[in-house]
Amino acid sequence: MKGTKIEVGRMGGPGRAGRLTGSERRRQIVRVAASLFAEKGFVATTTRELAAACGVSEAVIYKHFSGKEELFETVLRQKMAEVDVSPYLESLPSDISLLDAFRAVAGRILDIGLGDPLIQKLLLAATIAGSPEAQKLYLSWRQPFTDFLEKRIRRGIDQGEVRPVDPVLTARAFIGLVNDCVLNCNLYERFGFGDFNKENSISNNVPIFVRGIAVDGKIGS
Amino acid sequence: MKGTKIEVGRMGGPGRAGRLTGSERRRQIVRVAASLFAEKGFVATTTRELAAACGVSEAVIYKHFSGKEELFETVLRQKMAEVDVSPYLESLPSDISLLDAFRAVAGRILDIGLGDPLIQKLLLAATIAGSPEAQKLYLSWRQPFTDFLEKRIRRGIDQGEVRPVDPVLTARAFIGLVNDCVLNCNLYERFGFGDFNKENSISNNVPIFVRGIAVDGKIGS
DNA sequence: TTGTAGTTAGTAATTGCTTACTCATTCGCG
DNA sequence: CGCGAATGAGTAAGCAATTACTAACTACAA
Repeated sequence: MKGTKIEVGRMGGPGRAGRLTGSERRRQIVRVAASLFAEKGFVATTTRELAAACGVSEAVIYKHFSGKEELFETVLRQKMAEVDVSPYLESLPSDISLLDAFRAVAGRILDIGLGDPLIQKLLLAATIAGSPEAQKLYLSWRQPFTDFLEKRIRRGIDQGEVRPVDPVLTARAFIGLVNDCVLNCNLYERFGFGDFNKENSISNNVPIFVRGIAVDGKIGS
Repeated sequence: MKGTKIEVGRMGGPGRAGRLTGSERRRQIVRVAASLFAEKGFVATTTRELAAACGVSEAVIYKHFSGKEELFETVLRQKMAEVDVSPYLESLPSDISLLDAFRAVAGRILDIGLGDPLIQKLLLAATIAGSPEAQKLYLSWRQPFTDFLEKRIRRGIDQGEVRPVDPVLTARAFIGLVNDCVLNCNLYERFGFGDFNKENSISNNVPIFVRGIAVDGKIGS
């Protein structure tokens, strides 16, 4: 990989100029590793490359991690910790309208997914590499949204505002639609998705879905 | 990778038992390579592994391909040739109903995507590996469906049966929803998608979408 | 004898990882 | 206060194994 961007330590740190403290270095390594693992996958990212991108020798990686695999798992766990969508969902009003619920979910997925492309790319990398963290990352990324919408759809059916659709299939479908937008923007962006606009996408797609599940006349668009 | 499945040649072929003809061997190598590249990606798949899975030595690979990269490009091109959805779309009646159009597209994507998981996995592998074939495979996999639905939606708007939704965004959203099902079944199947049922998915999701874009009262469910 | 399909034994380069060492800073003791 | 020891962050050099790939050779059928 050419043109590796080297993140060097700050000047005036502990001792020699350019040196980082141990924990600073560890954080840097994890940050740089996340980027490279997300872009190239686990195997295609070499420890030489990781070290070079951090501006240190390979041995430094092994001062902080037992091996490449532990570094990868650490990256995945940290990314998982960053992706906690539950507080956001819990902050939504419990009597949220159907339209607002779908809009909020779509907006959040797009905000997070587009704001931090590494999430989805690391999920792919972890899944392909067969990492045990992959499933956790997958579930932490999707499950809260799916559960939230499933609940809201069930309540809508109970209250007569939603047709008897399958709540699980419907929630998954909508989450899938939004995640596909994220996937295209993050992974396939050079294949013709440079024109993606979040607001346009939400404005167009959310009403389609909400009208599609609503009992006739119950929900205005 | 343990437990590599070896495809040995047939007994009673040319000359020595177990030997294949040149073209048979080439086809076998491509088939086996498709499977391994799809599962592990380009870099993580070694030529040693490829040869072992074919039951030959590595040098045989180089009797048929100039190198690993050429083999990969060959795999991608062949898969692209296998994925030709245009004939199917062209076989659909030109006055197809909205519901039938969406249903046909969803059915086809699911049939192909689930019937041949390698398509999507190779697309991912090619994209991550930065292969020039990746964009072609991406477009050949998605563009025909997107174009077809976009056209049908435009006609629906013109004819007053579809609300003034954005045809491109809407088509992409629906294709995305279906492709996400395929992605989940193919890549994330061990994370809780073993229960996917194609007919249920279509029966639930297609009407939602069609009702969502239809002018009120124009389309029954 | 020739052609075909294959193998063996190798190459140079790369990989993940280790170890002995360096150097600057800090600390503690006399 | 000065000096030596300890510490922390890092490097250079190297390891064994693996990698993509090659060249010379083998064996058998036609």
